[in-house]
Amino acid sequence: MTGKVTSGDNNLADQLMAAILGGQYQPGDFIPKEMAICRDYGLSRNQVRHHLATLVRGGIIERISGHGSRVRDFSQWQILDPAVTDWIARYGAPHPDIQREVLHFRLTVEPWVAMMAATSATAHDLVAIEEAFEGMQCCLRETGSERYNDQDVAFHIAIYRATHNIVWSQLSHVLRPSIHMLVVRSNIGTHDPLPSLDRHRELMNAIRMRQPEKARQAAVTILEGTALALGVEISDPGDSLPALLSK
Amino acid sequence: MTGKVTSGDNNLADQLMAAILGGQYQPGDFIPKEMAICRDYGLSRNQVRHHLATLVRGGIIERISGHGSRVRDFSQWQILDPAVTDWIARYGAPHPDIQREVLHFRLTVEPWVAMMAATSATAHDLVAIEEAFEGMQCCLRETGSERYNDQDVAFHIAIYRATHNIVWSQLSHVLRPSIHMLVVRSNIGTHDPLPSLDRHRELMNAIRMRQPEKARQAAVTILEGTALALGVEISDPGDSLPALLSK
DNA sequence: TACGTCATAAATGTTCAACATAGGGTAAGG
DNA sequence: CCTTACCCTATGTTGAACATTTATGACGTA
Repeated sequence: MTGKVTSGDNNLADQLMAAILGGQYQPGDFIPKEMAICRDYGLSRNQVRHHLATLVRGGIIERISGHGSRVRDFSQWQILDPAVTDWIARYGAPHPDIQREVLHFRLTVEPWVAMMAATSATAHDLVAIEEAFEGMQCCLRETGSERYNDQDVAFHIAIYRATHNIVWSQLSHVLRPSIHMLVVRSNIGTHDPLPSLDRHRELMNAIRMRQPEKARQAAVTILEGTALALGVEISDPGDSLPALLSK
Repeated sequence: MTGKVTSGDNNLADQLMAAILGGQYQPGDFIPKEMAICRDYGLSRNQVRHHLATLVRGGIIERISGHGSRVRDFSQWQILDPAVTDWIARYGAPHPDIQREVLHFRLTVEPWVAMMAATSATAHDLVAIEEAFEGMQCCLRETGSERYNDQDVAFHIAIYRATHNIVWSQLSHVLRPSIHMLVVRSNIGTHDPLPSLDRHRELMNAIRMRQPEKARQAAVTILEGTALALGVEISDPGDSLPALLSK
């Protein structure tokens, strides 16, 4: 119901992407030619071309007529394309770079998202948030399990949607895989899940009580916890929200 | 050099999109069947199917096997897909809704982008920003012209890129068409361009001088001017940044 | 008359084979 | 050594045939 982005996981595009993210083909390299892929995967040329077109649309590869398909530089990848983000999250040798940048982005942005949610959330939104929270609480013993992580992600996404702004809602789709990645990795590095759960509860309550300032603070605390669990240092202290807001 | 998103403007996908945004086909309606399009546009079925696949990837239409292609609801459109945003900006009967939401998003976000730019901008970034500003100044007499607007857009995009964060930079690609739309429409409603230019200069200087707080303030002022020129009222004053920051 | 089943038509999905075009590499010639 | 012309390879395009899904209408039975 949350609406998976691509759902499929065995298509050619996915496998090629896994190979690319696995370093088998690096930017500048050429991936196998159409006919070779047809042979290796037992697909018709049309299918192959269709999947390659998908990669082209994501900015992953460029096709050079009469020559081949070259992997493009990371900077060319359309990482706001839900499909691309999904690939990166699933198969990503997640570039520590990308990981840090996404976290940095969330650090800047989510406190405001939390504030907006606190002012705009409807009863319907609150139900979604609470369901996710209770899902986390329920799977508490199995921390680190896929189910717990899914609920954690659902919690954050529900907050994005509660802003009732088109752009933020769509951004939540795009960020979902990245958030998932961060959640999984941060939950792995966490031994006691209780403090994290408490922080989430505080955020939920602040939104329910329509207390934007409290919600912002709670969001900052959660993200600081995430950064700590990941061992990620915020590059420039001047950028981080807590520093900015203490002025 | 700024890198157009799709560049092409006469392909089938564009024309269909123009028709959809023009209201000729509304959400829920079915667009013509493949064979009819082949006939009308003189294209091969493969070509038609390729273009339709593009629309599908943008969430614009859904194809129902054995039945036809239905226009999806606006909420399903992937407005963070550069191609989609580009279409909306070029052919858009820009839903006043979308316009307001994008402006709202920028109001929340750009002050922070300005701050980050003020702390992270390199000499190279400053050159880009200044070039755009001088471009605006140079075309001052022809306010409302395409050239003036382009420089205006380039100015804002350069600031996004100066954050040196992957996500923000990519967001600038996505927001470019939307910013363009807002710039054009707000410049139309403006008689004297000088105050706007002054506000832009102030932002540029703040970034150059590495004064984040001043940059934030300047960004807010610019956007307030835009909102005013568009006659857009910020929905919930509690959301707007100036209100939040005066606490 | 109402309802379920089956046949048919129409539209999309898939595959195959042939030809067109672009780009790079190579070899001949100056 | 440089230039030019040719050829080969891989991608781009087209057309037709076949498969699958969906809606519609005819038919028969209760």
